[in-house]
Amino acid sequence: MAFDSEGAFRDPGYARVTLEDVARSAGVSPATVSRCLNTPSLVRPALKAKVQEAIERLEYLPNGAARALASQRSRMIGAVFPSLDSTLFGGALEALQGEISTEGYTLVVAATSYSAARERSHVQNLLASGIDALVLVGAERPPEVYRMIERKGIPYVLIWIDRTEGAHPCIGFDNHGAGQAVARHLLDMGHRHIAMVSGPLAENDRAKSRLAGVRTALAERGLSLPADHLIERPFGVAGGREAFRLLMSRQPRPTAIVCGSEPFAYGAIFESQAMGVAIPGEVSVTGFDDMWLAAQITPSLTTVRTPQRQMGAEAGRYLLSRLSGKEIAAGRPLDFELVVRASSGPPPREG
Amino acid sequence: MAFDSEGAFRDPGYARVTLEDVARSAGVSPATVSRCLNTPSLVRPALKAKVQEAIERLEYLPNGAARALASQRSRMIGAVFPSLDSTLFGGALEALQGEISTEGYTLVVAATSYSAARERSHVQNLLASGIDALVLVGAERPPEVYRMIERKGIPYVLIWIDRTEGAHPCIGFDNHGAGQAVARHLLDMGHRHIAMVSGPLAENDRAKSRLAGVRTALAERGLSLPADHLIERPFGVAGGREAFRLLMSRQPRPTAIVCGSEPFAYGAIFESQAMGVAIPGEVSVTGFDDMWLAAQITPSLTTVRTPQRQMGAEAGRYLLSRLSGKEIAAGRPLDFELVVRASSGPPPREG
DNA sequence: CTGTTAGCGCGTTCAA
DNA sequence: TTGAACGCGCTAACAG
Repeated sequence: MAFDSEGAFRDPGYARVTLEDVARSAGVSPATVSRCLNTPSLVRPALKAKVQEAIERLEYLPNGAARALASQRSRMIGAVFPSLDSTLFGGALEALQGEISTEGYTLVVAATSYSAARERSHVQNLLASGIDALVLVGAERPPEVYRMIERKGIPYVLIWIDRTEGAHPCIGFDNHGAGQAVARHLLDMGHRHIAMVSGPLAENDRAKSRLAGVRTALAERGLSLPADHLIERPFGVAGGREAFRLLMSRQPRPTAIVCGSEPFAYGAIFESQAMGVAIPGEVSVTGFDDMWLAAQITPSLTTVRTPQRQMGAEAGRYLLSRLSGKEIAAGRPLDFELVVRASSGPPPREG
Repeated sequence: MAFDSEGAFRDPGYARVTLEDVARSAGVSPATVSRCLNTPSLVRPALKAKVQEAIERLEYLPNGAARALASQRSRMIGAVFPSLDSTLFGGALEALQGEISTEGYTLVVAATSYSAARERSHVQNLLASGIDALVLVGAERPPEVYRMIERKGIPYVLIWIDRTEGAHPCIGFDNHGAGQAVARHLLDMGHRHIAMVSGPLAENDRAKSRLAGVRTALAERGLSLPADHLIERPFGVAGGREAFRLLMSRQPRPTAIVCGSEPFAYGAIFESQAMGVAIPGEVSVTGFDDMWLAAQITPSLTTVRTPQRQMGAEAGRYLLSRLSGKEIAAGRPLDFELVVRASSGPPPREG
């Protein structure tokens, strides 16, 4: 291994092959090699072959930093997600990476753990790393973050939402409408005492929109969400269990629980089994996202299917288009779908 | 927006602030600004303050490509995982990213979907992108991939395994031992007809080791794994359901099923409910990884807890050490833990 | 402790 | 269609 004077690991530089080496070895100029790499159509086939041969023989690998510096494009796209440790964003992440890698782009990621401060610092780091484009989740963040991005002048897109006040490009679905749809479904079955379990609302516009959607649906029927029927918990099964237990002790006891994130619903179902509360006999429960477990769990979960992978893929496509100069419209909101399964039913008959 | 002659998106360059601008504005030389960024201890506080002020006033953001080119280090670490869409690798990914970001490193990721060819091409791309270090999962891959990495001369580490034939540095647990431990647990309870559900074995040394571990445990008791008691399926719940159904029709019918990946076990449990087969009364089922559902599902799942996040975090720490010149040993294998829950019990009494 | 000087490896003019 | 020359923005010697 090679270390410099301070002991830091350093490429020995042995056998470091540059574009010049390739050029010399192929008997052409560096410019020609560069063209073979970037605009092969401008090079005569005979030369191209010789260059290709030299590249392979020398096992030449372009130097990304040098390319980026000279061309002002790094071929990297950044993404900052609330979490990487979840099937939720995992699908979108994978779809995004798959999409951009087809054009030779590389994905740089960071996770915020739902902290705006951490998001800010990651965005700054990524911008400094030289990313050509950026994907963020949701719209709610300090304006300075948007300023940094716009100052850099790179295209970006917000996912998981369908519109913003500031007219930022976004690719996602209507969270408000989805919350509304679930609540309407319950109302239509006769529920009048509906509760909601939400993730932390601060700095999370998706969670806020879903809650607002539920409230809108209730208001349509002249109902409202009592303060003690809204439980805010950190995302996860544990929060769902707790919330379920709490809600079952409320007066009046809710006959339906809308979960703003699917693990809450799983937690509610598990806790109901522990408590001996029948779902949907005594209380209905709905989820949000339609993760793989929703269809398998007993009772199977009524939920909203959200276009997770699609958001990742379309965000990738959108940014690739922008990067190649197409002034593509960010498009209509993506569809969500109410999936009615066994966990929701009519409320129990009074008394 | 700004486009160049070919229509490709391009930074307008308006207001692009360079280190030189900062230097001029602060009345110092570029070198001093550079030192403030990289080795602040070498700069007199008075100057440091002036430079800092200029940086903030101009909203200067360093240019990663230029830094990387001049310093030969990109401050990026690459990771190639089989999948990003799973809690399995998600935890490790997040831990890895969190760890390296504390030192200002950025994480570049790619997913292979368990394809060796795709892994090769991603590794090549990442190497060309200029990553300073690399994380890969498992050891089994064409030698040329290792050659590319070694040619680049960057540190790397293999995770999810505890040793390799080729003496590559790795951070993980003993898959063979874990498979063996689960099988022994079942054997100790009296099972003699044990089956296994495995993910695709080709190009997956973790899966192979687990299977080998199970075989070793069986051999210790003079038993073996009949060919029709080994079911290979793509990872996922669906595979587990199928495998369970198949195995229940085998003669002799197995009294215990070792699942090499946890979703198989969930699938088996769901299918058992659909088929009316009692777990563990008629057949025991074990998982692998101890994901969050394992403790919640009914019956709760006997499984092996694997150090997923720890592998990500330790891989990050290991690489950071290497990058800062410490010749750290990759260390002992990490611990796994057999977690016995309700899904395993003694075999049913014969006839 | 600070400034001066040379590149890092490549893309991209421009002229041939 | 190809080559020569320049510079992208920064770090790392070296000298002071």
